[in-house]
Amino acid sequence: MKTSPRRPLILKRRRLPLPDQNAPGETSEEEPKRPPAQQEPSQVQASKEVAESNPCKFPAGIKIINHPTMPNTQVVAVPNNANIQSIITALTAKGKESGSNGPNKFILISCGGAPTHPPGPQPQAQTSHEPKSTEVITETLGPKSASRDTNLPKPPAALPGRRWESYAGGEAAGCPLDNSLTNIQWLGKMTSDGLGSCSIKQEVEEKENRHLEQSQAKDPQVEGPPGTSASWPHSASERPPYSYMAMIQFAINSTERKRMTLKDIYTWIEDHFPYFKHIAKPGWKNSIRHNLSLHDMFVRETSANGKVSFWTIHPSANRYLTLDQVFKPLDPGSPQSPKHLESQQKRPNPELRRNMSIKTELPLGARRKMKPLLPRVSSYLVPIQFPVNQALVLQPSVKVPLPLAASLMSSELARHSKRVRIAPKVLLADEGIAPLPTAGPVKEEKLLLGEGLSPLLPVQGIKEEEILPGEEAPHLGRPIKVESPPLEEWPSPCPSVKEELSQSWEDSSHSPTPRPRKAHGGHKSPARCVSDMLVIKRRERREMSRSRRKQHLLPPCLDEPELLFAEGPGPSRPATDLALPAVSTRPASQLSCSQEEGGPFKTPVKETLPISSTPSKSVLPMSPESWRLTPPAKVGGLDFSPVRTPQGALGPLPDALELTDLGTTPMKSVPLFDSPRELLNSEPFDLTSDPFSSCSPSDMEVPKPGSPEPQVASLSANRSLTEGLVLDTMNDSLSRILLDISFPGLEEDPLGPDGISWAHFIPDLR
DNA sequence: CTATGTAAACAAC
DNA sequence: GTTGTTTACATAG
Repeated sequence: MKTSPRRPLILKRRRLPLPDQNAPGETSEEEPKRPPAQQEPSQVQASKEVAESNPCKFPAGIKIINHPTMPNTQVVAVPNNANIQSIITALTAKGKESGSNGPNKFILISCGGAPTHPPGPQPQAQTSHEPKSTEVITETLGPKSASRDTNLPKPPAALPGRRWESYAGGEAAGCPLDNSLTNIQWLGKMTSDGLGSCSIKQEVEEKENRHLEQSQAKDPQVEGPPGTSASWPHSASERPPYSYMAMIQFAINSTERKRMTLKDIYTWIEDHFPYFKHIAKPGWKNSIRHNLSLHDMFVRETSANGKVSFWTIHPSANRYLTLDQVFKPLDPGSPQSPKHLESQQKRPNPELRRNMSIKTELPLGARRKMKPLLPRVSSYLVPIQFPVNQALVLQPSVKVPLPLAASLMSSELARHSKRVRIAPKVLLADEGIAPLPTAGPVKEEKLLLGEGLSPLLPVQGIKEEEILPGEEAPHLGRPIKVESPPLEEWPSPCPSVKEELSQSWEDSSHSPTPRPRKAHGGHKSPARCVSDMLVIKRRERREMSRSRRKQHLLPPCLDEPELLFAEGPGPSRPATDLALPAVSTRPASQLSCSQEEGGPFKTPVKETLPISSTPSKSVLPMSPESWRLTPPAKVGGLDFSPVRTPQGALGPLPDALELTDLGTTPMKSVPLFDSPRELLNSEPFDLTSDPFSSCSPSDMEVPKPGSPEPQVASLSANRSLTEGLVLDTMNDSLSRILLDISFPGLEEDPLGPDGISWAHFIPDLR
């Protein structure tokens, strides 16, 4: 290391003076309103006619509507309590009859079957799954609310979204849910992550959680002081079971503004984990710095005067974890607890482990457990827009739909089936835009100071909108380094996306793609950049795979762009294209940003995801694990797997973007099952089961029992993501998909998206 | 191979 | 000296 001959020269780094960054903030503000406008009247062509074609065959309550843009495709609204199997059978028959000319693809969406629905709110909730669900609920609600300090995402805005929360908490209580698809229930049993808000980069989260989980396992007993962050109670001699990355997050999130100077981070850690203060070698600080620089989720902001640097967590990646949130009281009943306990901590000394295990014995009350991770969404996204006014017209969201999603199924399923899954890659639409959705009133100092973007804003915005779909894949280049990067970089055409692509292209062979570094790049002169790049590239070729270097791609867009695209406009391109345009057109309102960089902001983002069979081979941002997290949908009960609704700005969709052309026929790209029957059989068919009742058993594997379920946060203003099924009678395949449903113009609805019921749009359904 | 941790070389302040 | 960035290497899984 040190003197290794191989070591390349370190490029000079220079901090650019911040241009005034106003832009970001501005963009965010603008966007909010756009949604409504998007829709075009023209699309409003109602296509109900078709729908009615054979009502008789189908169970009562089913409505079929032609998909506005997808040929031969119809949207089938199925009551929750309907027998999906029979419906599928009927649809299949119908499709076959129609042949290629007629409707042969059906998008099944669940609409609450209010009428038919059994009286109790969620009667079935109590099924066998109960324990599980209960647990989830507990987790969700519990610690979090209490502990959360300033972190709370935004309450007000969240309200709508919060519904689910309450729901989660008391599903039994039976919230008055309406059965609308937008209703949380329908979405699935999503639970909020502890934070209720945040969730975002699932990858990151997952990683973290896993990590934490492990940690926790080791130290179940860790007690957090009530309220805010807990200090590491155990002997100072014991190293906390948290990774540096986690500790940094705890530290940063412990502040109101969610930002902290390096020194404060050190201090916080020392205060909460005496080990570092007394025992750890001084090198731990180096490690902290290393982590800050290494992980994209950590964003450095510089004060206007440039004298002070604050470290923040990229909003889309921030789960607002705080030390106390990490653990929750163990659930005695939960099966998993034992496992957790067993799990080992990564590095602790063996001795420590022993201690830990011993400690495990502590009274249950004292034990704490990690919060479950949010499940990932595994489906691909199909944009559908419902015009507010009328009848239901399904229309793909034209403008820039969320990035799309890719699909996928739970990893297990995937395993069984050999099919290739599309990796969920998210493009974020606009990463360029900073996530800052509406920052609303900006009161941050920074603004005052004149820094345009404050990362903070984004954060807040996120809080409000926070909900990302299950997984976001932050791939895009990192957007925000507030600090120096000239604005140009982001918004500029092809920001991070390019980078990624480029990486993927270039590095395709390398599994671990080094991700573009934080964007600092502005400072280098072009020439220099180029040369640097060259150097880098060479190195990369050789070693890139290992390198954790963030830096490379930064070079001003100039260079990169061409390279990137040059290589291959082909298949992968599409995704990009889609995304980009969107970005450019729409500032951020919706997709936010986020995703900046890749992945989850962790350096490690790996782009080696499963390759999709789809044409686009873009790299998948998500890690395999993430896939696993996604709970499988329950087909039978129409309980499609829960999908998180993206929240407005943040909403980078989780998975992917791979399907760029959803508009046409996305479904094919990701058939999950060879036959509908297969799908149906794959999971327990429990018609009655309550959607919320938690994940289908089959899921279990992935997420641990306690695994989190996705939650729907509040929907973005007028759009929601939900999951549905696509029945393609041509291939006889049935796949889960993510539906991107937009309701243009709904804003006015007091209820807000969440409150909106499908019935609102589709009276018939009722 | 990945994720982490650790150490260190450098650069910019 | 501090803060940041990036390499290199070690290790556990």
